[in-house]
Amino acid sequence: MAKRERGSLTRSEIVKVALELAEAEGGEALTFRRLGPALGVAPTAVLRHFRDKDELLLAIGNQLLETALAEVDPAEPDWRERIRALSRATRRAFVAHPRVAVLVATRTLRQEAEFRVVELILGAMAQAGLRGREAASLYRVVADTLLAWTAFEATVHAVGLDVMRKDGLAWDREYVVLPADRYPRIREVAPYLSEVDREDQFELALELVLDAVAARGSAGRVD
Amino acid sequence: MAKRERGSLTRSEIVKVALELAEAEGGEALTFRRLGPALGVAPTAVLRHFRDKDELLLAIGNQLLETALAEVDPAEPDWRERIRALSRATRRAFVAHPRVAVLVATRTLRQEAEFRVVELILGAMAQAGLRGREAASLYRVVADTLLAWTAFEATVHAVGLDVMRKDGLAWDREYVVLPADRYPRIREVAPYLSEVDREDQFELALELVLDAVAARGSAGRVD
DNA sequence: ACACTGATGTCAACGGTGTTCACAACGTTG
DNA sequence: CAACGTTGTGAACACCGTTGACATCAGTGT
Repeated sequence: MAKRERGSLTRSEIVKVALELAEAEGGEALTFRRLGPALGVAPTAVLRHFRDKDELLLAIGNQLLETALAEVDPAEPDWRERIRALSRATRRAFVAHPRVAVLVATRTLRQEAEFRVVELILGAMAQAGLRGREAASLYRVVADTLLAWTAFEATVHAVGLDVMRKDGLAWDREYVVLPADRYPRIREVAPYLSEVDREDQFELALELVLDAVAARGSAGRVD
Repeated sequence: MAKRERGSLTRSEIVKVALELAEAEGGEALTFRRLGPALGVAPTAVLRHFRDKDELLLAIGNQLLETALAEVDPAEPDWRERIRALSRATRRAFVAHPRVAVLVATRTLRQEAEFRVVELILGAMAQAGLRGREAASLYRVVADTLLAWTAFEATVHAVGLDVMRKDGLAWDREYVVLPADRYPRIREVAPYLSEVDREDQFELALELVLDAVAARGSAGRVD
């Protein structure tokens, strides 16, 4: 990598390269000593822009959420559709970078993008007819469901890549070899387990929550 | 710590002490160099019982699931109640050890206890009237919802402990200080956000899924 | 009874990590 | 043009997981 002139190292470029690095070589490759050279710079130079590694990780997570948010049209009138769009975009962004997503997905970011997501969901709750305490309660069910599923899916993708490389066992296959006498149900259903479409499940789980929101919203509405 | 006689170091005791250590001093304190002395033994002695740290983590996760499973009565006739019991027990076990749960919750354990959980849920699906492909699909929605929420909650508890110690900011308070012009909804609902009961949300999200299972099950039932 | 063998614990070492600190080089500001 | 704060450098520190050589002990076969 060519050396770079002074002052040309920015937070956003660090985040970008860090994302590429982690994706190309695995989440465990995301280290200052490797990130520095990838930027054409000494390893510790990055620390001038991020206090510590944690701050870098949060920034990366923020970037992921940011790209997801960019895909959501805030002018979409249907609140359910807005939430769906947000959810799909978030899922897409995280699953596209599973190895870094897993480092970040279970963190509370407390940064710009996260607040915008919260605001967006709360707006939808309001439009659905929810106010005050109930809005807060249902918001959290929606947000946590989204976050939890996203984190989980990212993990599945990431360890799917890493673990399978590690011990050569295909994730889903393991269930097939279990003793049928102790795990009769697993044996029965095992062949179907591997063909379940994760995206469908994600959508299904989401719809269940949205149904609940809609039900509570219209029930409590005055108009 | 007193030295111990040869051969008295067992896998189960290592897991137990590791759990205590991680809980008492934080997940990052779970290192061989500290775990060894806590057991009255050289740091590397643990490696005679676990090939590497990953294997130790999986064993710890297995232990958590094991204690959760022990609380579930398999003779309970109502399948919904069985799933509820499993879910609550799992949540309890993980939230009771948040700092180690977060290390483990997003992993696929592929161990004894995990298989038993799968079997238990699949049994409930069957009793609900689901078969074959649909049973597999709904099983995964149930299992992933349980897992995702549990992992998420453990994380919230763990970073709640760690982050608050780190930068002294009360988790929920942050939302209150956001600029009201850009985040009007957050400002509006913020006071309620902190008083939402997480356990209620967990139960609510769970019930939504169980409703879906029941609906599909009875629809497809022959009797 | 004795040699052998495998299992278990110890210790030193290796290569890796995040982070700190003194220092050098540069741009900006007074 | 001098002073200063910012940014990149490189050595160093403490810690990590893991390995391999070594000692020690329990159990076994003869």
